[in-house]
Amino acid sequence: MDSTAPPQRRRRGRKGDPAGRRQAILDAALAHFLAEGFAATTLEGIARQAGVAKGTIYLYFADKQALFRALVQDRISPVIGGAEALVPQFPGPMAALLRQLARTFVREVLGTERRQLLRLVLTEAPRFPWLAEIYWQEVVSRGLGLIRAVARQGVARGEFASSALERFPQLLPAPLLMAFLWTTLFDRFEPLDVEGFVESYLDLLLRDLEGTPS
Amino acid sequence: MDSTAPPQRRRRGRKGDPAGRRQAILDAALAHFLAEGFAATTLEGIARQAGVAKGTIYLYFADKQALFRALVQDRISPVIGGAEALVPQFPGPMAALLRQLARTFVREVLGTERRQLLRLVLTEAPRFPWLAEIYWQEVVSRGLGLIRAVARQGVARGEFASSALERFPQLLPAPLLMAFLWTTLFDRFEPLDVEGFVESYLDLLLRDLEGTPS
DNA sequence: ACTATTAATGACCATTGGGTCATTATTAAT
DNA sequence: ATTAATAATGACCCAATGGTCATTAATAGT
Repeated sequence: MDSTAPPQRRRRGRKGDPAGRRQAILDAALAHFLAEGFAATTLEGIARQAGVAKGTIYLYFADKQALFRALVQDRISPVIGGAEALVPQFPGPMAALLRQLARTFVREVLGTERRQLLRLVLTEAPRFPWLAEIYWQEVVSRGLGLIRAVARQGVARGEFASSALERFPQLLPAPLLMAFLWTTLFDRFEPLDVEGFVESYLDLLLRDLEGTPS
Repeated sequence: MDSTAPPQRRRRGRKGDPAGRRQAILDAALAHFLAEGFAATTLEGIARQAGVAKGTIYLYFADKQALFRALVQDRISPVIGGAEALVPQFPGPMAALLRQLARTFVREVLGTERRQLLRLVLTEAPRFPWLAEIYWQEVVSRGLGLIRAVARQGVARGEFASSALERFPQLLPAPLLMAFLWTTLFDRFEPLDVEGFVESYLDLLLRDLEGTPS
C-alpha cells in the first residue's frame, strides 16, 4: 500500500524497472484518489508519494484522466473472476450458492481495501460516464449474469418456486449495497452488524424463493 | 430550478430583496454542485448564474464550504416531515403503511430532482464528515426510527410474526437504495423497472414478516 | 439637498495545479 | 572511449480560482 521509494534516490536517465515505476505511480495515485477524490488530487502529490518527478508521470500516462482510467481498469477486473469460476461447477443447492456468493462479497470486498475502490467508483461514476461504463462491463453485467444463471438453474431444478430473482437479479446485491453504504457513512452513529444483516436478508429472500406459500 | 436573474440588471448599493438574493445564490449553487461536485464547482460560475458578482456571495456566506452547508441544510430537512406526520395516525395495517412509505420515497425522491440532491449527499459525504452527520441527524436516524416504530407496532398488533425489521430497519430502504443507484448509473445499459422491482421486494418482505412459515 | 449608511461590485491578489520541454544522467552499441 | 538513444527531471508556463477590499451606487434620515 505505501509505495514511497525506499530511500530517497535521485536518479536520472534510463532506469532499471519501468514496470515497477508504473506500479509505484498507480499505487500512489490510488491512495490519493481514495483520500481526496479525482478533482482534489494533485499530480504533484502523487509524484511525491511515488518517489518520482511530476514530469515522469507523463511518460507513463497521457494525462490525469488517463491515469485514473488505467488505475480503475487495472484493479477492477480481477474481482469477478473467482465468482465466475465457482458458479458453473458448484455441487450443492442453488440457495447455498447464493449464500456463498453474498458472503464472499462481504468478506472479499467489504472486508478489504477493495471496499475503498468500490467507493471511489461509486462516488466518481456520476461525473465520469466512461467509469460507469467500464464498471458495467467488467463487473455489474457479469455479476448480474451470474445471478440470473443461478436463479434460472434453481427454477429448472425445482429448488426455487419463484422466478423473482431471475426477473430482478438486483434483489441479491441490494442488501450488500446497503451494508456498504452504511458502514461507509453511518457506522459511527449506529454500527451495523453486517453479517447478521446479510444473513437475515438471505433467510428472507431464500425462504421466499424456495417455497412461495401463498 | 433555473434562477438566472430575469433581465440582466446592473444595480449597486442597497437592494430590495436580500432573501431573494440568498435564494438565487442557493439555487445556482445547487445546480453547479449537482453538475460538477464540490471541488470542481467555481464561485464565479455560481455568481454568474445567480446574476450576482462573486463578491456578493461573500456577503451571504462565509466561504465555499459554508455555502454548501447552508444549501444542504436548507433543502434536506423538509423531506422526512411528511412521513413523520403520516405514521402515528395511519389507519390501516402496518404492512400497508410500509408499502406506502416505500412508494412515497419512489415517487417523491427518485421521481423528482430531489434524487439529485440525494446523489450529491451520497457522493460528497465520504469527503465531508459533517455532511454525513447532518444527513444522519436530519434524515437517516429519523427514517430509521419511523421504520422501527412501524415494525414494533406491527408485532404488537400481531400483524407481524417476525421482528426482523425491528432489528434491521435497513431491510426496508435496501432495495430503494439499489433502485436509486441503478437508475443513476446503469439504467442506460439495462433499464430497471423500478416500480416492479420495489413491489416485488415488498411482496417478498411483507410475506415473510407476516407469516414466517418455518 | 445633503449626508450617513450600507449593499454590491469586480479588479486584483496570491496560490495552485495541470501540463511542457530543454536539460541532464544513464545505459547500450560500436 | 565515443556516440546514440532514451529515461527522468523539475523549473517554468499559464490558466483558473478562492478570497479580499477600495470604490461606487442606491437608499434612508433629516
